[in-house]
Amino acid sequence: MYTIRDVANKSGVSKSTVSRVLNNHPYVSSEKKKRVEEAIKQLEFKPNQIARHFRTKRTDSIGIIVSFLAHPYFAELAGVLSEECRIHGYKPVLFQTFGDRTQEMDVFEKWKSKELDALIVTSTTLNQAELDELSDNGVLTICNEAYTNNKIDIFCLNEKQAAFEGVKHLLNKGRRKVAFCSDDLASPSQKARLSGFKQAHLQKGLTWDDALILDNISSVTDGYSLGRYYFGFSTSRAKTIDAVFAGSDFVASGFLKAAHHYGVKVPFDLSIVGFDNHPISEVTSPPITTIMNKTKDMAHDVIEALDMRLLGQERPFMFKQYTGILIVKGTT
Amino acid sequence: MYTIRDVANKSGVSKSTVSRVLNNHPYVSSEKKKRVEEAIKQLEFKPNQIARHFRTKRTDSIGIIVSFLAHPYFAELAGVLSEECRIHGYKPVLFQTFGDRTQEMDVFEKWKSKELDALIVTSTTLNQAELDELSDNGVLTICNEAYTNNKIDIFCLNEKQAAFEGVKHLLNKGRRKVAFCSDDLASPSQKARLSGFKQAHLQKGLTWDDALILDNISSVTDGYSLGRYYFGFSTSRAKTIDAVFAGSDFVASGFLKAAHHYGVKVPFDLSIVGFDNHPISEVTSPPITTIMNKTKDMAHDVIEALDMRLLGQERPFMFKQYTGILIVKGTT
DNA sequence: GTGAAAGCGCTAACAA
DNA sequence: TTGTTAGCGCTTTCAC
Repeated sequence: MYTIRDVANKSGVSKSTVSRVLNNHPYVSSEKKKRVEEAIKQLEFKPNQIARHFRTKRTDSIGIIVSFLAHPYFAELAGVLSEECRIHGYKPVLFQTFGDRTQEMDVFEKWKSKELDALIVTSTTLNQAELDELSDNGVLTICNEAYTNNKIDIFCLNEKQAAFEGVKHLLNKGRRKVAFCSDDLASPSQKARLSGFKQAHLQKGLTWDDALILDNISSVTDGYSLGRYYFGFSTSRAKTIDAVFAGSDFVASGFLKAAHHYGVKVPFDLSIVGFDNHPISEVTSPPITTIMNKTKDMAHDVIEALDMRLLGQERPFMFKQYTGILIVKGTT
Repeated sequence: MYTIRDVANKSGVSKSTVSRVLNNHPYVSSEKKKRVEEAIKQLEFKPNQIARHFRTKRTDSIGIIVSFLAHPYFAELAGVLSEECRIHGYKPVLFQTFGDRTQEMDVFEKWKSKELDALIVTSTTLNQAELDELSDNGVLTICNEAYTNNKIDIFCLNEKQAAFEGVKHLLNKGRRKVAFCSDDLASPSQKARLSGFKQAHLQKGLTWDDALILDNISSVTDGYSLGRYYFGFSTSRAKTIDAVFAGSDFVASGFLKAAHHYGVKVPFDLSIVGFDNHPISEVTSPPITTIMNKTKDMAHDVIEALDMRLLGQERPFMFKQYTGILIVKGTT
């Protein structure tokens, strides 16, 4: 491995000049520049990135916190974020926290100690105040959670509007007993969805049943169990719901399977709205009505904002929401 | 941010001693050790990792190359690998190549220049000889591709055996016109599957139709299009197949949907075997017979092997295969 | 426009 | 068992 010293020797200039060439500084005579570039090519010199990182106190690494990569929505999100990182020359470092606070804190430590230039949080166990406090430690972005902080850039789906559209659609179909599934009602995004759910009812002058607001439902299996709870054991219980706002296409498909299994006709006796427009929503029978999000746009904006901040640009903190789109298929 | 110098001053010892304490070196008197630890705690000193990386020429980062994170199998694999990285104290840096050679080469450059301590390749556009050549540049592991290199650690599913089991199962059900779907027949793993497909036929004294060996089929949509090709336009064409070995549960579910759509009864007129045991295979009707892989075991072994190599242990290169398990469900 | 020199924070010979 | 010293490879003043 050669160093700039070798390049300097070979081209008969000083290390400083080599460094200047490497960094496209102005004020290098085109003649020396040529000589240096020639030497670089001949030696196949590659600057030592770690030394650069050490010197410049940057690592070109961006941490991405997700709860579960096995969750298809987060896989997709991690995918588009990592791609945007690459485009901007950052290395995406992926951390799964599994919803565990200790693991999340470990990542924040790495970020605080500047092992990571910036951190993208797509899912967190921290509350607003805790994030507020952290925001002084460096460049931090929330992507996907509907916090309303004014010290952090935040990008997220307009969850409230999305849920509102989905539930309104169900109510328009004449449904009056809509179950609302959440994976974690403590999170701002799920709270926002719930508020959209309520608003859809209010707007129609309807009420909802708090007993149908369900928490900790996130997988195919959860959806199936829930369906079995309603349909599997008691005919009277089955009558307590006529629609489900499922929170994810996976939950929706689990629920749908249970409906099939216990002879509940979809969309005649029961309507289902999923979330995410995952391919799974295409291959069930019937296909699942769902809500499409805007991960690509979001990822693009997230990395651009980070990049600006890392480049030292002063700019007001952003709060940008994206509009989900209801895609009506066979379950409604 | 404090440095070891501050800690040294505060505790009245030299930087070296602080460094020794930090690195758990022997030969530090317990008295000084105590003083140093006290100072560290009081100052809330955190060693500068970048400086450490610079000095030790390690970054504690491991690159993971996947083709598409949106592909659920790779999402799962990336997930288990990243978790194992965390357990061993490495930062998992995720690179999606989208099957693009240039992008892949960029990652290899980062690895060669030691920005990444090690590299895990789960999907590659390189051939055996090219990987051979690269292997001298540092710690490299193939995870998921059935190369048979003796200069690289390789961990992969026994694809041949897995396909053999799946196809044998179809043949045992009396199927004689089995279509074989591959996403990329040029890859060693898909070649191995094909060879399992053939072996299953040979063992039963049967032949196969080369026209039913299909390439570039990887998504739900691909599976659906394929199904439409067979069932949608011509009744004679529909008779050319009676089973599909789909290569993934997503392809299988797309195919299944097409079968539904065109009135082909599964599993009566057509049998389907998927791959990966993804949750999607549970929620179709009928659920898809599939093959379960062993990503967790594999990821565990991969990182352990990397860790050993990075710790400088000399050991022969490994070639470890994992046995897939056929899970019979409703499509066969 | 260019070079000399300092130094980022840490580890590891080496000497004591 | 400890401290002194050198130096990893680079960027960035500063003086010319």
